[in-house]
Amino acid sequence: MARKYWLMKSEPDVFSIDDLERVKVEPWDGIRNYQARNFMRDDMQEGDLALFYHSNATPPGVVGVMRIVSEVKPDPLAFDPDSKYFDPKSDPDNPRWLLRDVEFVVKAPTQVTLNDIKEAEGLEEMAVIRRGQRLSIQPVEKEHFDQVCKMAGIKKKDLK
DNA sequence: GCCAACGTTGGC
DNA sequence: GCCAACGTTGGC
Repeated sequence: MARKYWLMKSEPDVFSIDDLERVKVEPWDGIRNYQARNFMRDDMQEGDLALFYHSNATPPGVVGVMRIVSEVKPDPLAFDPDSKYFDPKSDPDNPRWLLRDVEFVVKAPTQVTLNDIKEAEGLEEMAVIRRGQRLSIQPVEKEHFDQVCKMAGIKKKDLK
């Protein structure tokens, strides 16, 4: 049973909902923002559900749901000099950057665009539409999660 | 490609 | 610890 709800952004050119559907489970790497990392480390739990959000897309919006399926663990890209996410200051004995594995749950029959969220009654407080909000991992209220799923045509049984 | 809004870095 | 310069995010 999921206890918390999240919204996690990815650029579809880099990693899309279709990519996740294909690989089923993916390490959510490349998080290089302390606030997002802290959410992953401190507040996320295995079994939590997350809205998969396409950023830098046309149009941007929620395209599916995934599940957190691992403990928090070091992000190996931080130690790979060839990666754009390499961080020479990250100590292997005390890794600065972390990730969790996510698992595909369901693709939204209907995408809920950023504009849909802005116009929806009841979603005014969602962080993703707050001005200047750039966090790639953000908590979502259960009520908001449920409403977005409903708008996306995702049924409760799809979230099993 | 532009640019507003943030976050980070580093000199002092 | 301040803050200017720089880098990044992400909508448009």
